Amino acid sequence: MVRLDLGDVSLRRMQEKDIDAVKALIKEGCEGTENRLILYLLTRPLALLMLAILSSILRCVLHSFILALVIPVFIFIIFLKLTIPRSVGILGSSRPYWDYVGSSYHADTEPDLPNPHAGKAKLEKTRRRKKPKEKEKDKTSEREQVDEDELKQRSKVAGEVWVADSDGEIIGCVARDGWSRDGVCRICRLVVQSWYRREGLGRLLVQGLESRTKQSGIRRVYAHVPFPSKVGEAFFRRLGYRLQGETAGTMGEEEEEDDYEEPEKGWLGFPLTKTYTHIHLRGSSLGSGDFPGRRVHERVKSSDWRQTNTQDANFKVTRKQPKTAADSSKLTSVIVLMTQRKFIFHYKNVRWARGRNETHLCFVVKRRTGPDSLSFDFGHLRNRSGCHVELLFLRHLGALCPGLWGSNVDGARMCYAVTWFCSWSPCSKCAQQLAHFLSQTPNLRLRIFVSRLYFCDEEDSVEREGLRHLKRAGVQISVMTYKDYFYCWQTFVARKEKSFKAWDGLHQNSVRLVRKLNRILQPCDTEDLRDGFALLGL
DNA sequence: ATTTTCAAT
Ligand SMILES: [Zn+2]
Repeated sequence: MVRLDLGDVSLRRMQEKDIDAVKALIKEGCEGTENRLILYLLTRPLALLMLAILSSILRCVLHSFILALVIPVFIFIIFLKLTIPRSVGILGSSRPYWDYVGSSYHADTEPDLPNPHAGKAKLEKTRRRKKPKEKEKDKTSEREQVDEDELKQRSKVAGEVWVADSDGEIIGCVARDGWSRDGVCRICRLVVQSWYRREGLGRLLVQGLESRTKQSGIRRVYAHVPFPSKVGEAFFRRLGYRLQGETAGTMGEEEEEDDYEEPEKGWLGFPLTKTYTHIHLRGSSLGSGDFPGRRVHERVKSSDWRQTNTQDANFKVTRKQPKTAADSSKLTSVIVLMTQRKFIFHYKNVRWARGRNETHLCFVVKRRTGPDSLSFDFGHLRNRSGCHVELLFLRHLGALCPGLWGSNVDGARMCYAVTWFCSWSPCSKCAQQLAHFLSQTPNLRLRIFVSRLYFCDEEDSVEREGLRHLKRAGVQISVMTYKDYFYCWQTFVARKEKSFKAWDGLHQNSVRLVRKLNRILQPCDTEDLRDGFALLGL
């Protein structure tokens, strides 16, 4: 949680234009909670007993045992499906429906939440948002005044939604429920977009909102956590929240307050959320001061000196057949095209890549055969018998690149440029070996495109470090985008005149992966810069 | 109850 690029994130009120994005986010956050809840309710002893009784009663009427067993369960599930969304606010909010329009009313007038990770960029952002407000004003004046009044009323009870905005993409949200009592507020609907989880964004949102509420005199914050949600509970515990009733011992004299937040009535009177409490200490410093792990984050523009070789320089040159018989024999064993299904399955850049238990590597080896003649080798490989595909490729490379170590038969030193497209990014071990290999072959340039990042979810994973290691070794690592998939489809797939068709979310996932990779590699840039400064004696 | 990842059966 140290080297995050949270500095880029601005925490602001949801506005009307964000409503769709926030709804999508909430939907994502809700996914599964309802089913989990149903499963939970179904497996309560009381429910099981009732079901058993119902089944045995039905058994008297019905002939089929299975049917008698299944029907009550089925009915119960249907009943739950129908009643739960209506009786319970989702994700811990007090009402089933959220008034999005009401809660975005005049939201742009409110300043952003403090982001301790951000440097300066915030000021302009708050200013920039004045414009849409003006427009809105015009529009509303055209409409009837009644509308405006009604909205104002609605906004009073609607609550507030705060969103985390990273370069225009809404990647997280948290809401302050419209319900309130003096000195108490309630937060709910905390969702972080699944690509950005485990990066400290949830903490940022909650603590940002806390500090804001603290300024407005709130001394106690309740978090209603959907139940049962282990992650949510652990999360709020880490932020210093305690389950209702646990606070008594720790807070001592605070008890005069004697405030007790009723758990929601929930479904048929059963509480469906757990209530967590956080009490602001009196006289504690305001606002951003008390973020744990606070760090001033310098933004460093990544220098382009390494990326002088541009994308398609290689690809525009026409494809040449290998000259020698030996080469072609090697190639024919390799250049068997991938099937369409295989390519799509293994290269699909979905978030949860279940079942991709192998890794494919499509490569292009470019060699300079003369002052102005180039030749290319194409092929694809997959991992075999426990050997990672990258290492297999390295073994392969000796045959593809004669004179890689030292000089050729003619005495000419050969130069090679390798580009590969891999379905997974390299693991840390392969990264190390690759870096070592490259340190011994200075006439080889490597460019890696990956479709997905391998084990890079944990902040301190060795795979992340491995990628940085590779970058420091001079490898250009990028995430595959549409044009890369397109190129691979044209080059490595038995496409039978079928043109490449992008899957759902290709672009968006690619964008997210690019940003994720940038976040992973960014420390390299700062180190480079630091080295540069050190070299200059600064 | 969150999910996966160069498998292991
Ligand atoms: Zn590996």
